Amino acid sequence: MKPHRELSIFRKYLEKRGLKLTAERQALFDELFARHEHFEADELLVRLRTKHKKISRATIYRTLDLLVDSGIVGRVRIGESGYRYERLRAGEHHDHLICNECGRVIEFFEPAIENLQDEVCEKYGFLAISHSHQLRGICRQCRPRVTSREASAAAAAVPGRLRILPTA
Amino acid sequence: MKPHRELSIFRKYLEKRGLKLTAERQALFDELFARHEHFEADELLVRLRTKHKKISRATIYRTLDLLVDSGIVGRVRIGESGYRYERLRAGEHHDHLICNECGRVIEFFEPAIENLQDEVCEKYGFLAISHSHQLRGICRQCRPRVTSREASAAAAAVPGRLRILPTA
DNA sequence: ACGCGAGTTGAGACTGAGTCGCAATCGCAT
DNA sequence: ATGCGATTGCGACTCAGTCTCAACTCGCGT
Repeated sequence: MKPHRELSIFRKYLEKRGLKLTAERQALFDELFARHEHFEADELLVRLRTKHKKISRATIYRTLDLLVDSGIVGRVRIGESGYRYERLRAGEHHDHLICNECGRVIEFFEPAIENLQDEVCEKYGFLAISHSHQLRGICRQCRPRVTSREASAAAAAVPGRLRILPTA
Repeated sequence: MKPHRELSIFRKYLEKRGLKLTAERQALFDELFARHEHFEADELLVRLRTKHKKISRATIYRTLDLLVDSGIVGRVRIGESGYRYERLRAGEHHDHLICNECGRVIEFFEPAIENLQDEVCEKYGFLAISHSHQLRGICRQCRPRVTSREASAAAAAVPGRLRILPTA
Protein backbone atom coordinates (compact mmCIF):
# COMPACT_ATOMS: atom_id res chain seq x y z
CA MET A 1 0.00 0.00 0.00
CA LYS A 2 2.55 2.57 1.06
CA PRO A 3 4.53 3.79 -1.94
CA HIS A 4 7.76 3.18 -0.10
CA ARG A 5 7.38 -0.50 -0.48
CA GLU A 6 7.16 -0.41 -4.25
CA LEU A 7 9.78 2.28 -4.48
CA SER A 8 12.27 0.06 -2.78
CA ILE A 9 11.31 -2.79 -5.06
CA PHE A 10 11.92 -0.57 -8.02
CA ARG A 11 15.15 0.70 -6.58
CA LYS A 12 16.38 -2.80 -6.00
CA TYR A 13 15.32 -3.83 -9.45
CA LEU A 14 17.36 -1.02 -10.98
CA GLU A 15 20.35 -1.65 -8.81
CA LYS A 16 20.40 -5.31 -9.62
CA ARG A 17 21.04 -4.50 -13.24
CA GLY A 18 23.20 -1.44 -12.89
CA LEU A 19 20.51 1.04 -13.83
CA LYS A 20 20.02 4.43 -12.30
CA LEU A 21 17.15 6.01 -10.49
CA THR A 22 17.11 9.28 -12.39
CA ALA A 23 14.96 12.32 -11.80
CA GLU A 24 12.73 11.36 -14.71
CA ARG A 25 12.16 7.85 -13.47
CA GLN A 26 11.36 9.23 -10.04
CA ALA A 27 8.93 11.76 -11.42
CA LEU A 28 7.16 9.11 -13.41
CA PHE A 29 7.05 6.80 -10.45
CA ASP A 30 5.63 9.50 -8.21
CA GLU A 31 2.99 10.52 -10.67
CA LEU A 32 2.01 6.93 -11.02
CA PHE A 33 1.51 6.55 -7.30
CA ALA A 34 -0.30 9.84 -6.95
CA ARG A 35 -3.35 8.10 -8.30
CA HIS A 36 -4.52 4.61 -8.62
CA GLU A 37 -6.49 4.29 -11.82
CA HIS A 38 -5.62 2.65 -15.03
CA PHE A 39 -3.90 4.96 -17.43
CA GLU A 40 -2.36 5.18 -20.85
CA ALA A 41 1.16 6.13 -21.67
CA ASP A 42 0.29 9.40 -23.34
CA GLU A 43 -1.98 10.33 -20.51
CA LEU A 44 0.95 10.04 -18.17
CA LEU A 45 2.98 12.17 -20.50
CA VAL A 46 0.41 14.93 -20.38
CA ARG A 47 0.06 14.76 -16.63
CA LEU A 48 3.79 15.04 -16.16
CA ARG A 49 4.22 17.72 -18.78
CA THR A 50 1.59 19.98 -17.30
CA LYS A 51 2.32 19.81 -13.62
CA HIS A 52 5.85 18.65 -13.35
CA LYS A 53 8.81 18.94 -15.55
CA LYS A 54 9.26 17.99 -19.15
CA ILE A 55 9.85 14.40 -20.05
CA SER A 56 9.96 12.84 -23.47
CA ARG A 57 7.57 10.30 -24.81
CA ALA A 58 10.36 7.84 -25.38
CA THR A 59 11.37 8.05 -21.75
CA ILE A 60 7.83 7.43 -20.62
CA TYR A 61 7.70 4.26 -22.62
CA ARG A 62 11.13 3.18 -21.58
CA THR A 63 10.42 3.72 -17.91
CA LEU A 64 7.07 2.05 -18.15
CA ASP A 65 8.83 -0.96 -19.61
CA LEU A 66 11.08 -1.09 -16.59
CA LEU A 67 8.18 -0.83 -14.21
CA VAL A 68 6.30 -3.56 -15.98
CA ASP A 69 9.36 -5.70 -16.02
CA SER A 70 9.89 -5.18 -12.34
CA GLY A 71 6.37 -6.35 -11.65
CA ILE A 72 5.18 -3.09 -10.12
CA VAL A 73 3.01 -2.15 -13.03
CA GLY A 74 0.86 -4.24 -15.30
CA ARG A 75 0.38 -3.68 -18.99
CA VAL A 76 -2.96 -4.66 -20.48
CA ARG A 77 -4.47 -4.47 -23.89
CA ILE A 78 -7.91 -3.40 -22.99
CA GLY A 79 -9.48 -1.37 -25.69
CA GLU A 80 -9.21 -1.17 -29.36
CA SER A 81 -5.84 0.43 -29.54
CA GLY A 82 -2.79 0.80 -27.40
CA TYR A 83 -1.97 -0.43 -23.96
CA ARG A 84 -3.24 0.54 -20.58
CA TYR A 85 -1.18 0.36 -17.47
CA GLU A 86 -2.14 -0.21 -13.91
CA ARG A 87 -0.43 -0.48 -10.57
CA LEU A 88 -0.17 -4.00 -9.31
CA ARG A 89 -0.55 -4.54 -5.61
CA ALA A 90 2.08 -7.11 -4.72
CA GLY A 91 0.78 -10.63 -4.99
CA GLU A 92 -2.62 -9.43 -5.99
CA HIS A 93 -4.16 -9.88 -9.34
CA HIS A 94 -7.49 -9.21 -10.96
CA ASP A 95 -9.28 -9.23 -14.27
CA HIS A 96 -11.46 -6.66 -15.96
CA LEU A 97 -14.99 -5.71 -16.80
CA ILE A 98 -14.89 -2.96 -19.40
CA CYS A 99 -17.84 -0.79 -20.24
CA ASN A 100 -18.27 -0.08 -23.92
CA GLU A 101 -20.33 2.98 -23.17
CA CYS A 102 -18.37 4.95 -20.63
CA GLY A 103 -15.05 3.17 -20.73
CA ARG A 104 -15.16 2.46 -17.04
CA VAL A 105 -12.96 -0.42 -15.97
CA ILE A 106 -14.14 -2.61 -13.13
CA GLU A 107 -11.70 -5.00 -11.55
CA PHE A 108 -12.76 -8.41 -10.43
CA PHE A 109 -11.14 -11.47 -9.01
CA GLU A 110 -12.71 -14.88 -9.02
CA PRO A 111 -10.55 -17.56 -7.42
CA ALA A 112 -12.63 -20.33 -8.91
CA ILE A 113 -11.86 -19.08 -12.39
CA GLU A 114 -8.18 -18.95 -11.58
CA ASN A 115 -8.27 -22.52 -10.47
CA LEU A 116 -10.09 -23.65 -13.54
CA GLN A 117 -7.47 -21.90 -15.59
CA ASP A 118 -4.82 -23.94 -13.93
CA GLU A 119 -6.75 -27.05 -14.74
CA VAL A 120 -7.04 -26.10 -18.37
CA CYS A 121 -3.30 -25.54 -18.54
CA GLU A 122 -2.61 -28.87 -17.02
CA LYS A 123 -4.89 -30.57 -19.45
CA TYR A 124 -2.93 -29.15 -22.37
CA GLY A 125 0.48 -29.43 -20.81
CA PHE A 126 0.69 -25.68 -21.04
CA LEU A 127 2.92 -23.67 -18.74
CA ALA A 128 1.11 -20.41 -18.14
CA ILE A 129 3.12 -17.29 -17.54
CA SER A 130 0.47 -14.63 -17.72
CA HIS A 131 -3.12 -14.26 -18.66
CA SER A 132 -5.67 -11.69 -19.54
CA HIS A 133 -9.35 -12.04 -19.06
CA GLN A 134 -11.73 -9.28 -19.98
CA LEU A 135 -15.44 -8.97 -20.36
CA ARG A 136 -16.81 -6.12 -22.41
CA GLY A 137 -20.32 -4.89 -22.14
CA ILE A 138 -22.44 -2.32 -20.41
CA CYS A 139 -21.92 -1.38 -16.80
CA ARG A 140 -24.64 -0.93 -14.25
CA GLN A 141 -24.58 2.83 -14.59
CA CYS A 142 -24.91 2.81 -18.35
CA ARG A 143 -27.56 0.15 -18.66
CA PRO A 144 -30.51 2.47 -18.13
CA ARG A 145 -29.30 4.73 -20.92
CA VAL A 146 -28.80 1.93 -23.37
CA THR A 147 -31.63 -0.41 -22.41
CA SER A 148 -33.48 -2.33 -25.06
CA ARG A 149 -32.50 -0.36 -28.14
CA GLU A 150 -28.87 -1.03 -28.93
CA ALA A 151 -28.21 -3.98 -26.70
CA SER A 152 -31.05 -6.10 -27.96
CA ALA A 153 -30.34 -5.01 -31.49
CA ALA A 154 -26.79 -6.20 -31.11
CA ALA A 155 -27.95 -9.51 -29.74
CA ALA A 156 -30.44 -9.95 -32.54
CA ALA A 157 -27.82 -9.16 -35.16
CA VAL A 158 -26.20 -12.52 -34.56
CA PRO A 159 -28.94 -15.07 -34.70
CA GLY A 160 -28.54 -18.03 -32.44
CA ARG A 161 -25.76 -16.47 -30.51
CA LEU A 162 -26.90 -16.04 -26.97
CA ARG A 163 -23.62 -16.66 -25.36
CA ILE A 164 -20.91 -14.15 -24.82
CA LEU A 165 -18.54 -14.16 -27.75
CA PRO A 166 -14.88 -13.33 -28.04
CA THR A 167 -13.73 -9.93 -29.14
CA ALA A 168 -11.40 -7.24 -27.95
CA MET B 1 -19.20 -27.00 -40.96
CA LYS B 2 -20.01 -26.80 -44.64
CA PRO B 3 -19.11 -23.37 -45.98
CA HIS B 4 -22.52 -23.06 -47.52
CA ARG B 5 -24.06 -22.49 -44.19
CA GLU B 6 -21.92 -19.51 -43.35
CA LEU B 7 -22.05 -18.20 -46.86
CA SER B 8 -25.79 -17.97 -46.66
CA ILE B 9 -25.52 -16.27 -43.32
CA PHE B 10 -23.17 -13.75 -44.83
CA ARG B 11 -25.37 -13.31 -47.86
CA LYS B 12 -28.37 -12.68 -45.68
CA TYR B 13 -26.43 -10.30 -43.56
CA LEU B 14 -25.46 -8.27 -46.60
CA GLU B 15 -28.90 -8.33 -48.08
CA LYS B 16 -30.49 -7.20 -44.90
CA ARG B 17 -28.61 -3.97 -45.11
CA GLY B 18 -28.53 -3.46 -48.83
CA LEU B 19 -24.91 -4.45 -49.30
CA LYS B 20 -23.55 -6.41 -52.21
CA LEU B 21 -21.75 -9.68 -52.45
CA THR B 22 -18.97 -8.55 -54.73
CA ALA B 23 -16.23 -10.63 -56.28
CA GLU B 24 -13.74 -9.32 -53.72
CA ARG B 25 -15.93 -10.22 -50.78
CA GLN B 26 -16.43 -13.65 -52.24
CA ALA B 27 -12.73 -14.17 -52.81
CA LEU B 28 -11.96 -13.17 -49.26
CA PHE B 29 -14.69 -15.36 -47.92
CA ASP B 30 -13.45 -18.34 -49.90
CA GLU B 31 -9.88 -17.86 -48.88
CA LEU B 32 -10.99 -17.66 -45.32
CA PHE B 33 -12.81 -20.95 -45.53
CA ALA B 34 -10.01 -22.65 -47.40
CA ARG B 35 -8.23 -22.97 -44.10
CA HIS B 36 -9.16 -22.89 -40.55
CA GLU B 37 -6.39 -21.30 -38.59
CA HIS B 38 -6.19 -17.95 -37.00
CA PHE B 39 -4.81 -15.31 -39.29
CA GLU B 40 -3.92 -11.68 -39.52
CA ALA B 41 -5.31 -9.20 -41.95
CA ASP B 42 -2.09 -8.70 -43.85
CA GLU B 43 -1.56 -12.41 -44.06
CA LEU B 44 -4.85 -12.72 -45.84
CA LEU B 45 -3.85 -9.95 -48.16
CA VAL B 46 -0.71 -11.79 -49.15
CA ARG B 47 -2.51 -15.06 -49.62
CA LEU B 48 -5.07 -13.48 -51.88
CA ARG B 49 -2.54 -11.42 -53.75
CA THR B 50 -0.36 -14.36 -54.57
CA LYS B 51 -2.84 -16.97 -55.61
CA HIS B 52 -5.95 -15.13 -56.50
CA LYS B 53 -6.61 -11.75 -57.84
CA LYS B 54 -5.52 -8.41 -56.49
CA ILE B 55 -7.40 -6.92 -53.63
CA SER B 56 -6.56 -3.83 -51.68
CA ARG B 57 -5.64 -3.67 -48.05
CA ALA B 58 -8.53 -1.34 -47.36
CA THR B 59 -10.97 -3.84 -48.79
CA ILE B 60 -9.56 -6.62 -46.68
CA TYR B 61 -10.16 -4.62 -43.56
CA ARG B 62 -13.55 -3.47 -44.67
CA THR B 63 -14.69 -6.96 -45.51
CA LEU B 64 -13.26 -8.37 -42.35
CA ASP B 65 -15.31 -5.81 -40.45
CA LEU B 66 -18.42 -7.07 -42.13
CA LEU B 67 -17.60 -10.66 -41.37
CA VAL B 68 -16.94 -9.87 -37.77
CA ASP B 69 -20.10 -7.90 -37.54
CA SER B 70 -22.09 -10.72 -39.05
CA GLY B 71 -20.75 -13.07 -36.42
CA ILE B 72 -19.00 -15.40 -38.84
CA VAL B 73 -15.54 -14.30 -37.89
CA GLY B 74 -14.08 -13.33 -34.57
CA ARG B 75 -11.55 -10.59 -34.00
CA VAL B 76 -9.13 -11.06 -31.15
CA ARG B 77 -6.27 -9.09 -29.80
CA ILE B 78 -3.91 -11.83 -29.09
CA GLY B 79 -0.35 -10.72 -29.33
CA GLU B 80 1.50 -7.56 -28.86
CA SER B 81 0.26 -5.78 -31.90
CA GLY B 82 -2.63 -5.93 -34.25
CA TYR B 83 -5.64 -8.17 -34.40
CA ARG B 84 -6.04 -11.78 -35.27
CA TYR B 85 -9.11 -13.20 -36.87
CA GLU B 86 -10.64 -16.63 -36.70
CA ARG B 87 -13.63 -18.42 -38.05
CA LEU B 88 -16.40 -18.88 -35.54
CA ARG B 89 -18.37 -22.07 -35.73
CA ALA B 90 -21.96 -21.06 -35.16
CA GLY B 91 -22.94 -21.11 -31.55
CA GLU B 92 -19.51 -22.27 -30.56
CA HIS B 93 -17.00 -20.29 -28.70
CA HIS B 94 -13.61 -20.85 -27.18
CA ASP B 95 -10.72 -19.08 -25.54
CA HIS B 96 -7.00 -19.21 -26.17
CA LEU B 97 -3.74 -20.57 -24.93
CA ILE B 98 -0.95 -18.74 -26.71
CA CYS B 99 2.62 -19.97 -26.79
CA ASN B 100 5.21 -17.27 -26.36
CA GLU B 101 7.82 -19.43 -27.99
CA CYS B 102 6.31 -20.70 -31.19
CA GLY B 103 3.22 -18.56 -31.45
CA ARG B 104 0.97 -21.57 -31.56
CA VAL B 105 -2.61 -20.85 -30.55
CA ILE B 106 -4.52 -23.55 -28.74
CA GLU B 107 -8.25 -23.20 -28.37
CA PHE B 108 -10.01 -24.28 -25.24
CA PHE B 109 -13.48 -24.15 -23.87
CA GLU B 110 -14.35 -24.56 -20.24
CA PRO B 111 -18.06 -24.32 -19.50
CA ALA B 112 -17.44 -23.86 -15.82
CA ILE B 113 -15.44 -20.74 -16.50
CA GLU B 114 -18.18 -19.39 -18.71
CA ASN B 115 -20.68 -19.89 -15.95
CA LEU B 116 -18.50 -18.20 -13.42
CA GLN B 117 -18.17 -15.30 -15.78
CA ASP B 118 -21.89 -14.94 -15.85
CA GLU B 119 -21.91 -14.92 -12.10
CA VAL B 120 -19.30 -12.22 -11.95
CA CYS B 121 -21.35 -10.11 -14.32
CA GLU B 122 -24.44 -10.54 -12.27
CA LYS B 123 -22.60 -9.56 -9.16
CA TYR B 124 -21.58 -6.25 -10.72
CA GLY B 125 -24.78 -5.64 -12.62
CA PHE B 126 -22.74 -5.84 -15.76
CA LEU B 127 -24.29 -6.78 -19.08
CA ALA B 128 -21.62 -8.70 -20.95
CA ILE B 129 -21.53 -8.51 -24.71
CA SER B 130 -18.24 -10.16 -25.47
CA HIS B 131 -15.22 -11.40 -23.71
CA SER B 132 -11.67 -12.41 -24.29
CA HIS B 133 -9.71 -14.77 -22.19
CA GLN B 134 -6.16 -15.71 -23.02
CA LEU B 135 -3.37 -17.46 -21.24
CA ARG B 136 0.14 -16.89 -22.46
CA GLY B 137 2.99 -19.21 -21.71
CA ILE B 138 4.86 -22.15 -23.09
CA CYS B 139 3.14 -24.96 -24.91
CA ARG B 140 3.82 -28.62 -24.41
CA GLN B 141 6.03 -28.83 -27.50
CA CYS B 142 8.20 -25.91 -26.50
CA ARG B 143 8.61 -26.75 -22.85
CA PRO B 144 11.52 -29.11 -23.33
CA ARG B 145 13.43 -26.46 -25.23
CA VAL B 146 12.84 -23.78 -22.66
CA THR B 147 12.91 -25.81 -19.45
CA SER B 148 14.41 -24.36 -16.33
CA ARG B 149 16.49 -21.57 -17.78
CA GLU B 150 14.19 -18.84 -19.00
CA ALA B 151 10.95 -19.89 -17.45
CA SER B 152 12.23 -20.12 -13.95
CA ALA B 153 14.23 -16.97 -14.47
CA ALA B 154 11.07 -15.16 -15.46
CA ALA B 155 9.26 -16.45 -12.43
CA ALA B 156 12.08 -15.47 -10.15
CA ALA B 157 12.24 -11.97 -11.60
CA VAL B 158 9.03 -11.07 -9.83
CA PRO B 159 9.49 -12.11 -6.25
CA GLY B 160 6.47 -13.37 -4.46
CA ARG B 161 4.46 -13.69 -7.62
CA LEU B 162 3.62 -17.30 -8.11
CA ARG B 163 0.30 -16.73 -9.63
CA ILE B 164 -0.39 -16.05 -13.26
CA LEU B 165 -0.39 -12.35 -13.86
CA PRO B 166 -2.18 -10.16 -16.36
CA THR B 167 -0.46 -9.07 -19.54
CA ALA B 168 -1.12 -9.09 -23.26
C1' DA C 1 -30.87 -6.11 -72.46
C1' DC C 2 -30.07 -1.41 -70.50
C1' DG C 3 -29.53 2.27 -67.43
C1' DC C 4 -28.89 4.29 -63.20
C1' DG C 5 -27.70 5.13 -58.52
C1' DA C 6 -26.28 3.26 -54.38
C1' DG C 7 -22.66 0.62 -52.96
C1' DT C 8 -17.75 -0.67 -53.67
C1' DT C 9 -13.08 -0.53 -54.88
C1' DG C 10 -7.93 0.70 -55.04
C1' DA C 11 -4.34 3.84 -54.36
C1' DG C 12 -2.23 6.35 -51.53
C1' DA C 13 -2.29 9.84 -47.92
C1' DC C 14 -2.93 9.84 -43.15
C1' DT C 15 -3.09 8.71 -38.11
C1' DG C 16 -1.76 7.10 -33.60
C1' DA C 17 0.89 4.29 -30.82
C1' DG C 18 5.05 2.81 -30.01
C1' DT C 19 10.18 2.23 -31.23
C1' DC C 20 14.82 3.47 -32.59
C1' DG C 21 19.31 5.89 -33.41
C1' DC C 22 22.19 9.15 -31.92
C1' DA C 23 24.48 13.06 -30.05
C1' DA C 24 24.39 15.55 -25.83
C1' DT C 25 24.08 14.97 -20.90
C1' DC C 26 23.93 12.94 -16.40
C1' DG C 27 25.10 9.98 -12.22
C1' DC C 28 28.08 7.90 -9.52
C1' DA C 29 32.18 5.12 -8.06
C1' DT C 30 36.68 6.21 -7.77
C1' DA D 1 37.35 16.30 -10.05
C1' DT D 2 37.35 12.47 -13.66
C1' DG D 3 35.62 9.10 -16.66
C1' DC D 4 32.52 6.08 -18.61
C1' DG D 5 28.46 3.73 -18.90
C1' DA D 6 23.64 4.80 -18.45
C1' DT D 7 20.10 8.05 -19.83
C1' DT D 8 17.73 11.55 -22.12
C1' DG D 9 15.25 14.11 -25.84
C1' DC D 10 14.58 14.75 -30.35
C1' DG D 11 12.96 13.53 -34.51
C1' DA D 12 12.72 10.08 -37.87
C1' DC D 13 10.63 5.80 -38.45
C1' DT D 14 7.50 1.67 -38.46
C1' DC D 15 3.40 -0.76 -38.40
C1' DA D 16 -1.39 -1.55 -38.31
C1' DG D 17 -5.32 0.24 -39.40
C1' DT D 18 -8.38 4.13 -41.33
C1' DC D 19 -9.86 7.55 -44.48
C1' DT D 20 -10.73 10.06 -48.90
C1' DC D 21 -12.17 10.18 -53.30
C1' DA D 22 -12.56 9.41 -58.10
C1' DA D 23 -13.50 5.55 -60.88
C1' DC D 24 -16.02 1.46 -61.25
C1' DT D 25 -19.77 -2.37 -60.24
C1' DC D 26 -23.82 -4.65 -58.99
C1' DG D 27 -28.21 -5.73 -59.56
C1' DC D 28 -33.01 -3.83 -59.47
C1' DG D 29 -36.56 -1.82 -62.30
C1' DT D 30 -38.08 -1.42 -66.63
